[in-house]
Amino acid sequence: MTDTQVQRGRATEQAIREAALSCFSERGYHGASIRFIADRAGTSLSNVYNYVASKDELLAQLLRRASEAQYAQVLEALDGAGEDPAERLRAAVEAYARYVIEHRDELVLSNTEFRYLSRPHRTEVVELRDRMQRLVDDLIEDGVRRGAFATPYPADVSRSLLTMVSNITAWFQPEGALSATEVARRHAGFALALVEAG
Amino acid sequence: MTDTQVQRGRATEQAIREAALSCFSERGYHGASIRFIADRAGTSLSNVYNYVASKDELLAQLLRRASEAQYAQVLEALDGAGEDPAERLRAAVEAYARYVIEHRDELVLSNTEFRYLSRPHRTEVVELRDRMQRLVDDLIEDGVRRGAFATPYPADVSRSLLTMVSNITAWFQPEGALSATEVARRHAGFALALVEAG
Amino acid sequence: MTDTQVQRGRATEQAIREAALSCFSERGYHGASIRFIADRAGTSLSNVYNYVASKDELLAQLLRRASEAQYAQVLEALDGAGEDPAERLRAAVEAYARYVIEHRDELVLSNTEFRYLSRPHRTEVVELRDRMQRLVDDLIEDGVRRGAFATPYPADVSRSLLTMVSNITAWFQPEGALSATEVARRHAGFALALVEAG
Amino acid sequence: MTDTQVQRGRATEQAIREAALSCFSERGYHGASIRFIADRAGTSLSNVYNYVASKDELLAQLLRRASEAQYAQVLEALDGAGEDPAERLRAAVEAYARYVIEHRDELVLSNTEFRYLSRPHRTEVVELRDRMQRLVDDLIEDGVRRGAFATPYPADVSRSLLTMVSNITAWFQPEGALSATEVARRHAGFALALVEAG
DNA sequence: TATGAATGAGGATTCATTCAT
DNA sequence: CATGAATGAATCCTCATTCAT
Repeated sequence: MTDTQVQRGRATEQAIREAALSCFSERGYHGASIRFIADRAGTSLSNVYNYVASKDELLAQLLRRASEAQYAQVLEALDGAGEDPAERLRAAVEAYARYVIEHRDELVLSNTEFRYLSRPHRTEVVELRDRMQRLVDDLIEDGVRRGAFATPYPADVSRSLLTMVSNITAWFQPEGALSATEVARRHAGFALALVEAG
Repeated sequence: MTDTQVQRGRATEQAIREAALSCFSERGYHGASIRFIADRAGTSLSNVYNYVASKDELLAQLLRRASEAQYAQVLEALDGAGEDPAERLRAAVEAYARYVIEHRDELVLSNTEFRYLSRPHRTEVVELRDRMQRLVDDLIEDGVRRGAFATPYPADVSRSLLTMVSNITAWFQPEGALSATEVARRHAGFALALVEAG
Repeated sequence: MTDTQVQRGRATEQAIREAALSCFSERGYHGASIRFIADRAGTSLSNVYNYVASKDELLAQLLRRASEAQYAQVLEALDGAGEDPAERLRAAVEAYARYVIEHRDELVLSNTEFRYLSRPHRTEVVELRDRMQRLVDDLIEDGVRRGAFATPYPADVSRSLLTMVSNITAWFQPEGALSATEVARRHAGFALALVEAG
Repeated sequence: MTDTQVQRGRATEQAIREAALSCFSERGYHGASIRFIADRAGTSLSNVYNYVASKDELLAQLLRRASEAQYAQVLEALDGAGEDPAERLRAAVEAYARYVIEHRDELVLSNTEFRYLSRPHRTEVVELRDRMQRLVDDLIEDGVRRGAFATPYPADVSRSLLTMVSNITAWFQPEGALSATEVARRHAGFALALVEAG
């Protein structure tokens, strides 16, 4: 019953998820207690368990969603990019870099907390990640095949590239000298350098 | 206190430090209890406190030592490198990459657990890291000044480079297809690509 | 409030009571949560409280009903039994044994969970039990008075008898070698042996 | 080190076990919290876990010990009994009844809490119980074979007998009219009646 | 040097119960 | 009649740490 009740529930759920994201990011999975998350979400400790099966499950959900959003973002960027391999790689890297910068907490989780997932959830999230890695692999291999990229190590470049971009979170300061756009642009440049584009 | 007692103490201390390193790396700072570390070190829980002031202090020590060893390794490699900027950069990156690969646990700590340090220890370790970053900064700026490197963004390249190499830990498999040497060599190549060497 | 609503309510109430009975029997009073009972009853947790004042009250109701049904069953059997003391005792024991076997969960509750009742409910249920005990006491004393039973300890026999029969629940297996009827018959025989019938 | 320290530990362990026994008996396994047990044992909640792996393990230990002690008691009584089947049965029942009366809490546990054991522990305790049951089975079968007992249902009598005696805990009052010795004697008499001794 | 005993705070999770709708 | 949201107290258990010996 009661539409407003349901809405309230949705709001609480959202608040919990957001609180969990920021808490896990700030203090790490083990360092962030459910009580702390509940406090930040503005609800009681026990009410959290009306929305979340377990702490592990909570982390898994956040990571699943994060991986999917990252992938979607890059895919969308590629949609609007032309045929040229360099152009496509640039578009993908810029999109990903921007996503990384705009979703700092999500990426801190993806980069550092993912290993605390329990076995079944871990393999699931690993698969989602692999999908993204393969996307970039394909981009680079395609460029190599067409003669646009000269790198002899497309797979290694692909991996290093993704690592490098996801770790922008480790140092980027929103109030720093570089804007998100500029950082993205430069990393796209690094990508082209790494693949030894024309 | 006899001599053998002292020796035994040294061995215990070493065992504790090694156990802590691997435990923190495997399960994270908050996920690894002192009891677990003691077990792995083959000593009693309370004996750990004869060698370590606190868990926080233990992490700090490990991170300090790790940072210093990394720096020393690179410095030594540069000692034997000539004058040529490209040669020097290559030497530094290869040395660092090899260190990263050979000291996996240390780097997992440096990359992911360092944020759990308490304030005073954190600033100290940050300084040690900065020293390393500056070393690479200088290497690249020097190359640029001498016309050996063409990158317009030496500082960004330097940072990305270090990130990329330290994160080799995230995917490198000792039993994988690539040897440590080969990985180091390729990353040196990536470095030269990034700085747009001659 | 329509008629069908009322019917629905009755069905829910019944479902809750049955679910509670089986849950308490399986997992014990403290081991069975209201949520678990609600789930098994196919309703929501909060709806349980539309039918039940508290968990304690729920247990009390179940135990009250169980005691009354047991008593009624034995009384009814005695109604159809003749005058002969041995015959009457046999009828009572067989009826009770059959009831025990056919209402396993009820008897597990009576035997083991009754002590978790809060004070006021406990005394009430104790009184109901005593009524049953007195019924058997009377049966035996009557037999002794009439010279049909020779036991010098009618009260002790009575108590042991009831204990023995109620605890059939502890071992009886519906799919086992012995049928309910046979078990009842044998226990009636044990009863006659205990009272030292003719 | 330190003999007195070890002694203190032993005392604590003993206190915990005794407290657990009485708490479980009074309030049931689920109704007795570890905190409550710790309080009664005069130690801290957390210290309990220096002596006990888990609540489940604690219950298992108590039940194991109880089963073994019961068995030993009966065995010892049989040692001093002669050859005569009736004499032997009487000795066994009296010994067991006395044990039951003198170890009320243990038997409450055996009778009612044993079902809360986790699977592996349960099967283990069941085996110990079965040993006792078989002991009595043998006693009765032997009597039947030798023509001392006339019961046509030795196995059923054996089971009912044990049930009856273990459930003395359910009603026996130390300050009541009957002494332990008298209760034991009467139950031995019931046993002989049940087996239809000469 | 080394250890077992001990503890208070806090971990994740579940509880019975209430309330607004 | 029925439900989802909410809560405070309690659950078992682990934590980092101290202390006496």
